Amino acid sequence: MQYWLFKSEPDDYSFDDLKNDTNQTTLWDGIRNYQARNILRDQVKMNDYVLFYHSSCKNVGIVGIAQVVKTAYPDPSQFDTNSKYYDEKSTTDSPRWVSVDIQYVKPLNKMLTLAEIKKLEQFNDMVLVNRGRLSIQPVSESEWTEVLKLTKTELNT
DNA sequence: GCCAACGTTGGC
DNA sequence: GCCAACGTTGGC
Repeated sequence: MQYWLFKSEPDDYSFDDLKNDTNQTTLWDGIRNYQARNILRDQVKMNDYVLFYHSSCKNVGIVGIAQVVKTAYPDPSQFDTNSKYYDEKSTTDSPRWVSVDIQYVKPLNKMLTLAEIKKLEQFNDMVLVNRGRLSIQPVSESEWTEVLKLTKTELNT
């Protein structure tokens, strides 16, 4: 099993928006960073778990869990001239950007804020702490387990 | 709104 | 291929 952290600005698309979306599922579009794109395209697999992170807001941190329900396919917004993610250099023959689909699983029993994560030693190696700006990032198994433990969240698998 | 840390662009 | 200039992310 693999684990990821996806960032979203809640004003734009929040974890609650995912909960209320059709089939509690959304396509994750608008990724326009090559490193994040490569992770989405090459590494993110079916049924991988995703920590849903709220960025650029009053309360930044991890709020919930989602799961990958469709692996990488061309991000439709790159061909949409009305989208802010439109990319004129991308073609249908060789699309530059990809999306995946994720589905709502459940919220954490309590939010785990970035401030708390930074304080805890077990997250010292987390990409979120060391690297910061990367909207799709890997989460290790031990980090994943710690997040669930600290927030008293259980997954009935 | 500030600004640090990146990432991207484009001239040479 | 280097690197300066510029743009973006994202915490605070």
